[in-house]
Amino acid sequence: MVRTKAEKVKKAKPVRDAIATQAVILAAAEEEFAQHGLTAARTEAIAAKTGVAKSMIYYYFKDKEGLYRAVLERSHADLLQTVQNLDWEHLFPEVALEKFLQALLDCVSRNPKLPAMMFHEAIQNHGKYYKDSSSVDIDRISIAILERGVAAGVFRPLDPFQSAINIMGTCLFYFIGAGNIQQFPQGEQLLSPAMLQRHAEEAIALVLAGVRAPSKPIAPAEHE
Amino acid sequence: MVRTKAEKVKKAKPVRDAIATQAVILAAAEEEFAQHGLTAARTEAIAAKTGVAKSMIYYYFKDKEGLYRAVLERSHADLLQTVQNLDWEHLFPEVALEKFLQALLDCVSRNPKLPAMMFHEAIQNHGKYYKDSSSVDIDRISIAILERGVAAGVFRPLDPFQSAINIMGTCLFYFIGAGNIQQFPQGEQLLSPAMLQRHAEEAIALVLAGVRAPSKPIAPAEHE
DNA sequence: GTCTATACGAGGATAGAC
DNA sequence: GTCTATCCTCGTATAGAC
Repeated sequence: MVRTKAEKVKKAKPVRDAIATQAVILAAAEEEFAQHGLTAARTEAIAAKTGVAKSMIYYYFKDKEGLYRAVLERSHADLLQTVQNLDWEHLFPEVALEKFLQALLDCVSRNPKLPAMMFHEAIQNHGKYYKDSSSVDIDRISIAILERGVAAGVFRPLDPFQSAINIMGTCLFYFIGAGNIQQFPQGEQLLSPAMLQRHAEEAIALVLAGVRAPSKPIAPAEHE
Repeated sequence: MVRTKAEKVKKAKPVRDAIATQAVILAAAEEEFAQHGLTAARTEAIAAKTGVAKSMIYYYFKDKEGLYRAVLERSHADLLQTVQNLDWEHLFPEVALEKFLQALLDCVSRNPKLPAMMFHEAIQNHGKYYKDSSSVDIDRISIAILERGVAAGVFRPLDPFQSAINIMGTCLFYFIGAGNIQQFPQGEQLLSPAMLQRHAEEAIALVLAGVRAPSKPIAPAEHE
């Protein structure tokens, strides 16, 4: 029994074509890099998780650094796009901030490895690769929202730059610290949907309360 | 010209005795581990910073892991002691929280590498070594303060566990993210005394405002 | 206690068959 | 495109002189 190429059109077992292979590598790499960072990540470990040969990494991504860049870019893409779709400029500062935080926390809950990766990048490489990833925009947006709110008097007179950083911390630290925190009796399921939901609520509440201007005594007109 | 041992009592050039050597190694190791974490840290790099031979590390600390344990313990000691000296139990929750945050931020400003090390530990090793370092107490204290404040009604009804984590994030993320943030034009001197001072103020203000119960309408007695 | 020299294993990267 | 086998650098750890 003979089969020509024409008969089957495609070969019988390309369960993994080019793009599929790249995808599994990227996924596994994301995990490895998030946990260990560029330097400590092991290409062997990545290959082991995927099931494909180690050499595929070099075939598709040139070397470990190339793979790292690819992972970094892909991870930030979702976050970046989500945040950019906010059109925060047309919202009241309070609403803008809340929507921003919600978007941020949604993204990160969807990909809890992201903060850890950013963290490794920051500390190990001093943001050498991060810079390219244009995720800098995210920080700029949060600063801008805060500036507006302060100018409008709905936020208390805070330092927007400092506060933007601290707010990020309020939201993201949870994901970074999860490893440590899980040593606690309570912290078993820190990344379960329920806990993630709860964390989002708590973080948003803390931040909104933290930036809001104290109920203004000189307010000319008050509603509610 | 001959000199006996007795004449000089001690040898002429023991610029580095045992303890001094250990100290410089520990200092250099702290830096290296903070930046790279256990796995990615290079014993060679540590030795290079100290000026002593690489083999001294193994002489005094058995191996890289031994050195890591020693560094971790030493780094946490200051923080742990400072926080334990708070006797927060005799303070009003608001005051206790403020003092706690001030102590935390003082410690960390004194040793900005600490947060990075904690987080490498959290992510790379899932808190395997962190557990021993009894720094867990710190988290417990912050939770306890929050619980009291909520019970007393001076804090809004927040989740103490979640909030404790998020508050830590508010304070510590700054140090972790410094590497990334320094890519910014503004963020040149993020760890200068002035900026550290500013960060402490901003973080404390954000947290205190974030947890405080909204001005109670049913307050029986109001002063100020 | 401190150094230099070196053994040895781990891991990044490549060659070449299929 | 994918695999196996291999090279070779780098880094941990030790041996042994001083």
